[in-house]
Amino acid sequence: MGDYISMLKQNGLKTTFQRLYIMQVIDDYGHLDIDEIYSKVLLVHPSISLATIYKNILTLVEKKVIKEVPIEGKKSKYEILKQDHFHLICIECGSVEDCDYEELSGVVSSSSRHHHFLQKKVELSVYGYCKKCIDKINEKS
Amino acid sequence: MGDYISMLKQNGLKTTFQRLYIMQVIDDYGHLDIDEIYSKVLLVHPSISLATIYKNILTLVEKKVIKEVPIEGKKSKYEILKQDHFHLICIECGSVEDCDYEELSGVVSSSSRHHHFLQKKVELSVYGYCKKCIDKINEKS
DNA sequence: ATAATTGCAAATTTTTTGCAGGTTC
DNA sequence: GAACCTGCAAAAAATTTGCAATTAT
Repeated sequence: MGDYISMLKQNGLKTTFQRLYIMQVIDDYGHLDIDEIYSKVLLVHPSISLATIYKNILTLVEKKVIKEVPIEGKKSKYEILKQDHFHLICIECGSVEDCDYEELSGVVSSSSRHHHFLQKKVELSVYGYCKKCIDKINEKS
Repeated sequence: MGDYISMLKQNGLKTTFQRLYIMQVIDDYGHLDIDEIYSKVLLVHPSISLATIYKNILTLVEKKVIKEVPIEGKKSKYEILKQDHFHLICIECGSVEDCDYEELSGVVSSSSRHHHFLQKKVELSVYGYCKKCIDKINEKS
């Protein structure tokens, strides 16, 4: 799938075995939390430290190579940054599935159905700048 | 706004001053994280302990009196459970605004504009049960 | 009177930090 | 060789727990 090495180069990040594998397992599994990433990388690199996972996740999120997916009542998961989509999050097992949103309209519930997913609740968050902050930023310039 | 006392009664929870004020400040401010709740309740009840805040938040979320709003890169905030809506989350100051979603369709971006909110990213999560878990649950019965 | 709740302190868990040694470019 | 990165251990931050005293019903 991803050419991890050039993704890293583009962001001025060095290509280490650890970092590559972190990206690898996130990409392979789609959505993993810190502990899951740690235990999976541990298998191929038994000496990796949890601190290294934390540090890398931080950098990779900053550089927008990966993306945090916050989840109610659980630890955030991380995914490789990809084209816009939404998430089907299982309340039971915590699994996360991706879903395209061509239209975002009625699509949502029919999409859930199409994925054999029993939809209980829809959560929508729009991230951006509120009026107050826009004004404050404009004042400075 | 809310008749906190009957909301608690309905859920078999006792009406303590601490609990009432926790609900009060969440309702007043709309969306607060644990520390914000703590410091605000502290003003009216200087002896309250942080552990009490944690315990109450847990119970109130369980009983669906309040709701967790997880936020990328920050601590979750909590809001009084209310009719479905979505959130305008400021990347700059972290403020959260509510927004109705009559249609959920094209509405989103025009709603943002209407709130003078500079929309950068839309995050949609559907919570429910994945196929695997539905099957597993069905097997049991 | 009973059961739930509080507040404290301690325990646990999660995340961050500093730094010496090693690696990548 | 310079800057970056890792792994360790320690520190800091966040959350949970146990328990005795108190409070709500």
